[in-house]
Amino acid sequence: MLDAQGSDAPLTICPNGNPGTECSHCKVRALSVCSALEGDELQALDKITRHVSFSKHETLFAQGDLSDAVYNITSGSVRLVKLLPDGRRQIVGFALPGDFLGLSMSERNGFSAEALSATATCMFARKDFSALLDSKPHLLRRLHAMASHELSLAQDQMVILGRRTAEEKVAAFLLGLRKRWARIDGSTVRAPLPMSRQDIGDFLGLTVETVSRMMTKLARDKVIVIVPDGVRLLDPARLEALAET
Amino acid sequence: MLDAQGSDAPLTICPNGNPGTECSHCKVRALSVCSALEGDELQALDKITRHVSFSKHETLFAQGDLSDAVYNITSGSVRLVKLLPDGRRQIVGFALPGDFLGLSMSERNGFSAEALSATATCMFARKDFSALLDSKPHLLRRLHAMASHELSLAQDQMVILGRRTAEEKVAAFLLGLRKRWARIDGSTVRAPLPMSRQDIGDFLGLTVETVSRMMTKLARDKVIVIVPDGVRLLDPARLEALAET
DNA sequence: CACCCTTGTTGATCTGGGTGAACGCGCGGA
DNA sequence: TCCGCGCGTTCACCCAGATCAACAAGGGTG
Repeated sequence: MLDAQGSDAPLTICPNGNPGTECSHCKVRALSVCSALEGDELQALDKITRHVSFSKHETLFAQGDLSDAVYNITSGSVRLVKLLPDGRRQIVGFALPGDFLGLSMSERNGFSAEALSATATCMFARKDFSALLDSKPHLLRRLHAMASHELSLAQDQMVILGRRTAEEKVAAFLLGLRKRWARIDGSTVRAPLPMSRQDIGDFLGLTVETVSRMMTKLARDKVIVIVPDGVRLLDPARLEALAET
Repeated sequence: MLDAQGSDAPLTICPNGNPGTECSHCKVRALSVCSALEGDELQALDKITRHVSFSKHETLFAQGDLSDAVYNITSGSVRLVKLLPDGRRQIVGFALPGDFLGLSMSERNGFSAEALSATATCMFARKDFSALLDSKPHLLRRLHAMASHELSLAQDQMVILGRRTAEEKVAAFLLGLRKRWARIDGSTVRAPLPMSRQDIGDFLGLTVETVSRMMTKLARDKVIVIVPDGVRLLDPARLEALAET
């Protein structure tokens, strides 16, 4: 079996959409902000939670809009898109299960968030969440830790965008994504790719064609195998060498 | 007078190096984390502060080292450098007075911090600062707000690195820097450049030669004037058009 | 089932910015 | 004072990756 996790068959980690569901059963809790809470506190969180699902290509929120909610992704995947006036696109990140959207705490959204596949979220009104932060300092610390981590990933991405070749970019991308999936589903060689080649290009500062060519090259060199909806890493060590980590 | 702020004559906003100095007199307080504190709290901060100065090209801390201190820049400027194994360099940011280094809260430094000019800092042992954060939730909120802002700047930088032309990069860089100086010294057309062309190139994902070419082009087009240690913006509106903001 | 429309791949060609080299200026140290 | 060296600038040339173009493989729809 070479197939990777399909984009239309998202991980159904959490039984979202069920209003009665409690955070205490949530499988991504350990990965997300919520890990800072337990017992009563978790109940307080549950109380302000709305379980909201989005279908493929649906927009969670749009660049420039007032940011009145924050989200915890429980299953599926989301692309974070910045659009230039002339249509050029830069993707500043992909959100996977356990990721939190709305760290920024700014008045307006700096980017749009668009579901890549069917995606389930825990949604919080910003004012409710902010009030909870005021009463739970360790939740704030956890949030700050996540923001710090995010910042550090963004700085790594700057190196990739500014100083790496096309091949290095694609290799680093695949390794980074595999690592993130590993935290979620424990798989060590599969890297599901719910996003299109165009999305990967807009994330890495490349064109679709170049992404395609580099993927083909890596496959020809037996470093990866391209499978439906993703890749399989045949030789992670060589991939790491290519990424010049 | 066309001269900009020289890199060897840093803003002497805060009388650092004087052990007796109190935060309450610090001119960058409003810009920095410290604005979250007042009265007794400020005294508590003062108590754990060490005033440390660095001369030009001195290293505040190095990539990969254990991160045991955090810094508040009170005067001067600092470059934040990520180095690849093969010597390629990416600068992930420049710290100016009021900026805070050590948001990341991670075990080891993701980058080196090197003084671009004589630089004065308030330095805190990480454990002291962390303890203060535990007792002052609003300081933590302020820190988180700064980290969020930093993250948002990093995402803007991703767009610049991934999707902009050389000319747009340089234009956006000058505008961004001018805006940051404006918060510090209120100047609206001067943009001191304490960093070298090489540093600018490593920040924008360009070579020195290209930076130089673009600066010359902007000067020839009467959009900027190049002066000792910086530039003066002649036509900020046109610069903004060039940056495709 | 036939159609079309989106997505991925591959090939040929072009170009923005990188590469390598030379040169001038200003500054610091002998 | 003079020399050496780092830094910025300019020029000629080149190449990695963009652009333009064609085509194949689904897969959703009437």
